[in-house]
Amino acid sequence: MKSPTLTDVARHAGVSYATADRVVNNRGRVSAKSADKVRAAVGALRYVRNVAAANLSQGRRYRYVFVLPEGPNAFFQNIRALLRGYNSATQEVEVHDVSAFDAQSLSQHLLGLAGRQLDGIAVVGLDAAPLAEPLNAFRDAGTPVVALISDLPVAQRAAYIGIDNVAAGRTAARLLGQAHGGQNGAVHVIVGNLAARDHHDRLAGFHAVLESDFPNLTLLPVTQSGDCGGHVEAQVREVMGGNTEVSAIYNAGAGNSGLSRALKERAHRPLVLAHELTPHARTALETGVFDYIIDQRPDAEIDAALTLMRAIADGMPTPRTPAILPAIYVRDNLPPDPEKGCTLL
Amino acid sequence: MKSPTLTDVARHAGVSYATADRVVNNRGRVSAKSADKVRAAVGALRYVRNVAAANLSQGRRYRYVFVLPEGPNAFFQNIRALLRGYNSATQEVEVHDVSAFDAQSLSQHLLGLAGRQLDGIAVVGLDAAPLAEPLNAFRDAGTPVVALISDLPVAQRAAYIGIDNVAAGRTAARLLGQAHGGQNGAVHVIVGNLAARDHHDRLAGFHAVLESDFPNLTLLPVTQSGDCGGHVEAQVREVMGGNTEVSAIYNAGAGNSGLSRALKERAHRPLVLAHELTPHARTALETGVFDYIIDQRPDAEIDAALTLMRAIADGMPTPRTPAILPAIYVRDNLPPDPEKGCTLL
DNA sequence: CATAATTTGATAGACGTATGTCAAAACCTA
DNA sequence: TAGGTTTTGACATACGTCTATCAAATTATG
Repeated sequence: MKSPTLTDVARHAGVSYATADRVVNNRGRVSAKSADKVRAAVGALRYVRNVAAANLSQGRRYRYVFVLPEGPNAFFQNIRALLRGYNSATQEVEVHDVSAFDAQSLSQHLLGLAGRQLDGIAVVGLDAAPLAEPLNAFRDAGTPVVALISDLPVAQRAAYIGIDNVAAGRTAARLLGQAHGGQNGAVHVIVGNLAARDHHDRLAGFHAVLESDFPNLTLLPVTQSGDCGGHVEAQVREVMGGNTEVSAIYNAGAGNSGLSRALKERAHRPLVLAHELTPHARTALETGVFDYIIDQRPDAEIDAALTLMRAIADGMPTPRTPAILPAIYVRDNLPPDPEKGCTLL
Repeated sequence: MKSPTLTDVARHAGVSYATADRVVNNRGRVSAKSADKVRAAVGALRYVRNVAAANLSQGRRYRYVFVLPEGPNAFFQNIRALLRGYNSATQEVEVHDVSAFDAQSLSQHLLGLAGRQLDGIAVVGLDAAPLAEPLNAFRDAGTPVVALISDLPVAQRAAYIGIDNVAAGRTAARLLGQAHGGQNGAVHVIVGNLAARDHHDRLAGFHAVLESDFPNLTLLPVTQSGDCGGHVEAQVREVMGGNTEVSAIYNAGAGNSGLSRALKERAHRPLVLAHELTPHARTALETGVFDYIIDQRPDAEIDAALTLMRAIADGMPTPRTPAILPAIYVRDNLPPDPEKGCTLL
């Protein structure tokens, strides 16, 4: 009925509370024989320590750091805003900025964190050599590092919290492909930076499905926008001004404001699928400029990251993280805009 | 820095701990003047009681009851399985069965729960008169009742945890409509029971979008399957045997196994959209028999329901529940099947 | 003013864990 | 077996809350 306490374990093992405590909190100075007895009792009684009581006795406060790329990017600004809401009496979430796509700068920053007593670090991953040193140091020190949104080399992180970008790209192709209803078409794909793993994966998935299941569609030359709205706008205008009629656009990166600007005044619009439910993208979907949005639900990602780091900090078995599934929005299933306040009252 | 304790509050109010305790746990026997001083101090120091410490001192165990429709329905079987995982040392989740769509039986059962000391009840809603009495009794007794998956009258429940079914129906129409690529077509819609609020809402949303945005599509007469696979199969076979060519099928209810049987051997298949990622539906999507699935993510719903009931039981401000968003699956973004075990190791 | 009723304060024990101290016991080694 | 070392047990304190008890102080009543 009631869950066993460490006192129960000690009694069952035939040792004192102090000894049982020395074993479970492995502070040494215990004979192998006693240690075995205690461990056996832990197993027999299925003892799990009461984390709440432990934290109470220690006045513990969890400390997490999120390292995010700086800049005006609406997606990350949103994440910053969400993270502010996670500070409480028992938990502190710091947000640090580093320059985007800059492994040197990220590595530097992580090294600066080395001395701090942290319960977890969330990092937007980069696949680059200079990160190995600080990440391995954290691993050895027992500080969990989770890769957020974009992955890190598997050996250097505790987990990846983010969507499957190949699947996202495949889904994008499926949706746009289906929407052609078997008719011919030509698709313009825009990525931010082909060196970024997530963009690269999306393109790969998109391409694979187009090739295998939609022979009626042509892939126009892929353009790189650097995630900048201005570049997106220029590229879209140029491609659409060309000879081939563009039947669909897939923006696998950021810069949706530019995409929206380039299309707004056109009478006959191509099908458009973009990523992330930023304010611009929402408006575009509502007004029919965009047709689909794939959103990676940063709220769910933050939740998952904190839950995971907390579990590791508590020494609990890491919970089965349900896969982070991106939401697919059309104009009909947009959630109420939190910016506009609650419309129900 | 450190969060204030009730002792701090008492000191700040110039009363003893005992008096402060009498106020915050309102057990009476306190003069109005003292009560005011304490409440002022609570506000000034922004005191929030330490729930973990309180529960520790009381050896508290949370008790929740989920009342679900009985029967072989794969969707609810899945929910049952998920709920089993939520029992722990500090929390007990009971699952009770009542006969489906039967307000009498549900009402009876709820009355039987009246005496129990519960921290929350989750009920799959029904819109019927006999529920008013037990639900109002729970409300008055302070036991939160949340409507799960299908809503209850607003005044009788603490919250609704489930998807927006009108939006789901609209989304279904948008996806199927887009996939016609402007060509003409005829859509067969199947519901389980038009008296069920969720099915009714889905149909309404579907119909609205078809009418306003897809004049090229005809809505064939809607059939009611009673959520039974056999009926679904028969109805689909009959409609497809008729004169008009069916270009798309929307199954707004259960019984996907029948739908899949009816279509499996056909060479030229219509577009198909169904609800809920059950094993049958998953297989159908993987093999190309279905094209889209809208899934209401029972895992997320259970999480939200428990989190909410817990917050109410703790007397905390009810957290901003992020809207429960259904997932849209195509064959490319199916999450790994948990039945098949982890394929990564 | 005396008596009764109400309100207040002081205090103690409990929940399960972490941490520390100190003496007693058990174990070595020479 | 004496001396030293390691291991063990017993106990205390702290965390913040709840609950309970009892005496003291305040207020109300006749």
